[in-house]
Amino acid sequence: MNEEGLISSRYNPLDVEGKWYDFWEQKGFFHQEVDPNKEPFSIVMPPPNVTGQLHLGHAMDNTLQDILVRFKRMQGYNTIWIPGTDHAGIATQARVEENLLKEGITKHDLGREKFLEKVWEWKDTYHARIAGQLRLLGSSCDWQRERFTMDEGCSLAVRKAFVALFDKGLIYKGKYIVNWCPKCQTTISDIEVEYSEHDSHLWHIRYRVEETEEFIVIATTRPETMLGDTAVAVHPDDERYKHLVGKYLVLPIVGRRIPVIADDYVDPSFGSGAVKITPAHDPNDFEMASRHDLAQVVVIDMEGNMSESTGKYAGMNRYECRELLLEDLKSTGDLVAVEDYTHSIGECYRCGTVIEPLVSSQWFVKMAPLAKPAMEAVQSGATQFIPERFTKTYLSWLENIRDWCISRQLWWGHRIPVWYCQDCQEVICSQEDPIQCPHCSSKNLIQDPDVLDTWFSSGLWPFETLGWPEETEDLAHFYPTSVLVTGRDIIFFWVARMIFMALAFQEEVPFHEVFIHGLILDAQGRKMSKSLGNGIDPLEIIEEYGADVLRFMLVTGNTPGNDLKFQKDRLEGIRNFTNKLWNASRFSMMNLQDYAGEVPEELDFTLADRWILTKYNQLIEQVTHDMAEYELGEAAQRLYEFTWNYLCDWYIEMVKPRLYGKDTAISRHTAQYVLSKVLRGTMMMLHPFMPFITEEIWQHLPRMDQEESIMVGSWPEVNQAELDLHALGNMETLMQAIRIVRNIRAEMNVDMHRKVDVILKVEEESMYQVMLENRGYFSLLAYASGVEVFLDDQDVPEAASGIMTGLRIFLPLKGMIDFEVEKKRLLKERQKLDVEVERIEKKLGQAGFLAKAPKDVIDKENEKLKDYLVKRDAVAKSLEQLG
RNA sequence: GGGCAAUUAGCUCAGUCGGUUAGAGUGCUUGCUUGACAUGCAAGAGGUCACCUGUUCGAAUCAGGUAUUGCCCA
Repeated sequence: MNEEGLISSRYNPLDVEGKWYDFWEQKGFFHQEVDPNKEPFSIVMPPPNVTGQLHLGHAMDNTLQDILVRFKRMQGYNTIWIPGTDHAGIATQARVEENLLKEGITKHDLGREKFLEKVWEWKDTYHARIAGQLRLLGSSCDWQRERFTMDEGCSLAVRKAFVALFDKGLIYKGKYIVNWCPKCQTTISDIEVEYSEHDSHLWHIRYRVEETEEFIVIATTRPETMLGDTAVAVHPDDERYKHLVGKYLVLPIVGRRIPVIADDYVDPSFGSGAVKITPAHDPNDFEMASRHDLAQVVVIDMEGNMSESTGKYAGMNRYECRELLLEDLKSTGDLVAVEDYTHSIGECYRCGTVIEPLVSSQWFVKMAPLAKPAMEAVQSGATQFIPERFTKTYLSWLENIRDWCISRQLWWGHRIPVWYCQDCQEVICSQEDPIQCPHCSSKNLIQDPDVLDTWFSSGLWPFETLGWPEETEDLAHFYPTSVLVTGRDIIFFWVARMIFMALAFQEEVPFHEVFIHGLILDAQGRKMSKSLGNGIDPLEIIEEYGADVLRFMLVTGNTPGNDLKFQKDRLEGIRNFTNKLWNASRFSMMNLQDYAGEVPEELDFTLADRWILTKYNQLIEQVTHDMAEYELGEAAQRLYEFTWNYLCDWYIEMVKPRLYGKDTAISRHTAQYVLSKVLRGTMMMLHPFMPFITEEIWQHLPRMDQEESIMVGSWPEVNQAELDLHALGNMETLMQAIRIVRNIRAEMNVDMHRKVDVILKVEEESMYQVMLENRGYFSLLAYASGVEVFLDDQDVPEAASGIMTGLRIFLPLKGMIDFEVEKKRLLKERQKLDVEVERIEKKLGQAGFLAKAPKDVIDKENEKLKDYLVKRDAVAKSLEQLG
């Protein structure tokens, strides 16, 4: 106790957390070089977006990773955890644009180059903030290996990957219908479109059959697109329309002739059974049009406004046009019905704007050849999902995957490495910037203005961070990475893409395991989001409770793959736990001042010593097992229980007289040895969960090794010699006996100031010895004045009594309690035993049970029955005594 | 429409191989300033494991179905 830190009876995390992080970082404990003699353990951090700061979801993701990394590092693995950030093209650009707009500046005012400078500034600011947050959280990542998805190495990797896929014919440019966000002014991929239900209408519009007075009625949710209709389709077997297939219709308002076509795709039961076909503005219609060789008529432009070709509607936005057009159709009598209708509408995941499907020339990755090996890798178990059920999510997505649109009309991102020769129209895809056209030698080359989907570079993350495309030592040693830890919402966006990208460029999968966790929900179970304003800043929590508490909260009550509700009151409980740890250590320090951590020459283990050592070794085994199984919440729970309910509530209490010198010197030394050993080992196991407080405590405990820090110490291992199941059983009996005394006192309202005698009546010699040797604990822990132990079953008159297997406990309380109350208490006890006896007798009376249940189960039931019967008799006897 | 999950104490959640007296935290009740800790100690109350039907000697646990809620995909 030579440091002021342990004086306060309240633990203050803010006093210690920053200090230890700096210490670890300065000592270089986060960094490891390749060590060929050690088994590698590597994790790449899912790079947070430099869009903004970290939220609780990041805190959870990184806490789980840090727990695994600290655990493996202590187990002696060659451990690296590579941190990094993601440039997050569309999101970051949007934020910077928003920000500039506050000053009335658009990106076009600045121009591409100047605008990008602004984005880099933004990136620097937020990167610093994120890195700071990760440090506050305690993340033991290797900052020397930190990467950014747009740094030099990653840019090289992206070019290499793009060119390689291009050369293999897996990247192509084509004019297809894509998802266009009129607000973000870029394409987005299929998975970036979010669908949600909206109340709208189904408008029924009639199209006249050419040169007749017959009409076909079509139903649509998007009447404005009729301006771009180039056909109406019906099902080939639909009797209502068979005679019209091949005939022409006249498009109302527009007057254009369009054919009636037959296609299996049409659902005859929907609406009227006839659908309008707008190839330029609907993905399904686009497909159908290509089957039927229909023209595409573009009527909506990239701003979401009606295009020039739409006459009086030109320049209106989509919705204004809809209103006016419906008015017009009403006046011509062509709008024949309006029906309420709920349908799902695709919106931009970024800004929520309704996506406009439109035809555009874009770059695509051909998915089928890439998806196949990616599926096989998971089917064969080369990469495993934890929990396993996410395998299905992953596979079904890849099974139905369409080609991936990777070009984005943004400025912030990896520029597509393709140049167009302005003289001969040659397309040049090259890793190096070309100087002249390889075809015509022209120097008049223009690079494609677009950038790549952010996920294209993120897909390379597990190997580009290890040095690819260079053949580095890191790559050879640490790849494939051990495990990827990420949220379930990102399996498609990222996990799947990393797997197929890896298989395209490496011999092996990017990671052996994918540990999927859920999302953090607010107290009402809603997703945390900016729009709801229900997000919680992890920094606020850290300031109030400390990072250890936040981390522990995020991992307890958390089972793999399941969402976690954020309940603030749970933080209090965990804060109390850290305080408990703190005070247990404080107590220990006060009594270990003359102990330096050595193994005493002479040891004299008590029952309590043997018991806690057994419990401790069992804990090592269980926690180590849980960690390997990714049952981190379970591991944390066990550590909590052990520390509080066994170490503090029982062992420390029992060991006090010995530490206070009320026993022999050897006994005292033994107690010091056991206490410091167990406490130190428990801190080590808690360290991955609560790195700061465990380091603080560990640094104060007697030294048992030469390590400078708990984080580079060795994970405890089971010592078989310390396992004593006999002591375990005896101690449990003793504890139970003490509980019974406490219980009787409490129920009888005998408070601690009124000392009472305890008389133990024991059945067997061995138990007699145990109770005799440990009777002092009844005084210490149950306020007994005198304790007597007898090897007989004689009743003690005028006493309250308790019963357990092989032992009856009497408290002579004459004059102190009302025996009618005691009678009631015993009657209740007997009733309970009656129920148990009946239950087991019924079970044992069933022929089938005796015939088919395993012997040990039957034996167990018989044991129980015997035990209950003995107890019941004893209670009856006590009742008899009381009259 | 298809898929996945959840449903266990007032609340938040564990329960991994079918045999537990079904657990924890928190809240609640009662009593305690005990030479580490009132952010504490001790004791207690609190459950038809959503529902139905099976399988089984035995089901919170396995199978089928229903209901409710949430998520994902189309």
